[in-house]
Amino acid sequence: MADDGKKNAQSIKPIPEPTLRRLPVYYQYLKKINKEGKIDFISATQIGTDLNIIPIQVRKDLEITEIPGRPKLGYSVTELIKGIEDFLGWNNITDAFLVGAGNLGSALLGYNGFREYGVNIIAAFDNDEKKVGTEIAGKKILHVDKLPDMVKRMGIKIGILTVPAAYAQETADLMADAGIRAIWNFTHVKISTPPDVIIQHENLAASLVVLSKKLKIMLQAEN
Amino acid sequence: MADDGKKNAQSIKPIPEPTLRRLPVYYQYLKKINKEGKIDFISATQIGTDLNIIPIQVRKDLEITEIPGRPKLGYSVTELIKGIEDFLGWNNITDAFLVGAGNLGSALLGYNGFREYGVNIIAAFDNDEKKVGTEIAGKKILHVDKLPDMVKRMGIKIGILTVPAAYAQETADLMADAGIRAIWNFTHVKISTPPDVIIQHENLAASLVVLSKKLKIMLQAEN
DNA sequence: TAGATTGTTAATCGATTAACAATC
DNA sequence: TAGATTGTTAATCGATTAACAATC
Repeated sequence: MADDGKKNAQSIKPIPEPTLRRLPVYYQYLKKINKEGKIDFISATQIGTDLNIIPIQVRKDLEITEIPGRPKLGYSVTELIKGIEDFLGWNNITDAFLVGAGNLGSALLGYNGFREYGVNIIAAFDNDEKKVGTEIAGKKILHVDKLPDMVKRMGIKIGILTVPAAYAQETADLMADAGIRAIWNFTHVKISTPPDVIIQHENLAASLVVLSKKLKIMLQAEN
Repeated sequence: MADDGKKNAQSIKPIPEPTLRRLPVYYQYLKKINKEGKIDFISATQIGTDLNIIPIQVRKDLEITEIPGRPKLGYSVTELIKGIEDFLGWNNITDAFLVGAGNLGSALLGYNGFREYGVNIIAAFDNDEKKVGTEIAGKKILHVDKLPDMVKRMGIKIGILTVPAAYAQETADLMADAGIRAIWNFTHVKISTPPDVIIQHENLAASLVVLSKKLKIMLQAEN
């Protein structure tokens, strides 16, 4: 939300977050098109029709990748895939640690989809001795005491926080102290971090509120 | 995204979705204040400081509840809590069914937080005979074949979709045919529904993309 | 060639932020 | 009373959408 005003000489123009969120959607779509192998070039109109996004927005979004389209023809599917990968920096997979191997943590560990999006969860941590030493979705569960050393040794920068609410802040502190620079927070606790640590709160309850309110409005409009 | 132009005489002004998403955050915060029992009135300034939101935005958000604040004093904590509950329609809990009792489904079943936000998952469905008949977080797992009857009999309107991608569309169809009017889609498949069924896609991969891109920008700015 | 589609500049729309008089 | 804080109207900002000349 708050732009902390840090200079970034590289990227002159800020990237709209909505665009950023749509990019993976295009990416997945294009990968599917590519796999089918029938189409080499695709127009913004076609993408828009299939994805339910107006064509001009598709073009504006794709513009950010700097992949040029060709009038009448459209965009090269493979170029576009490559372009999105480059733009998002997926050429170098980013490794992540997950802390809290409960149900949600296990679900995320099992969600192979992330790898396709440039992030690879390479291990999980928990303080439950019964879990330590086991594997979930092929990923080792280690004791949380080992986290700091591992983070430093492996230079891990992304941490996924799926511990019980009561441990959220202390776990985040542990992560930040160890050198984690981006925390994806799934707990419903507001976490404080030093300014050089990005924290992103995944608020599932908020999504649910939006949905149920929309439903209520729709039902009200009907009666 | 698309406003389907359906008339709703009631609510004259559209509700900004960002405001809607922040409301649960205020709510949770206020509940905590209230439980501590030390403060009866709270100012937008104070809320803003604690929640890292600028005061004017707090006031604008709270305005929608139509709870008046008092100059110098601030807002009544209890009035505000009640106001948010009323506005979001939490006076009448909305029941929901969940389909797909895998890891993610189990995590959501175990996440008591939703109840606090006016939604109560009352049962889960799966097609795995090994799961059918068991309980997760105190909720019965039923065979998915029973879904249509149950939806009709109980008048359930909200469905949570946590099945494997391959079953996503057919499960959504089953839900919609049965009378579900709002589907919270956790799969990474784009679901088509009739126009009178709201579909909300929870795109976890998109969130992760945003986070990892922010991280990359920050790290780049440093070197 | 004709016309579908891009790239780019401008207009619109809506959310955020600012300003300030009213007020407890 | 003095001043912190609200409520409301206006300004700003940024994303979305429109318009249209350029072009393969």
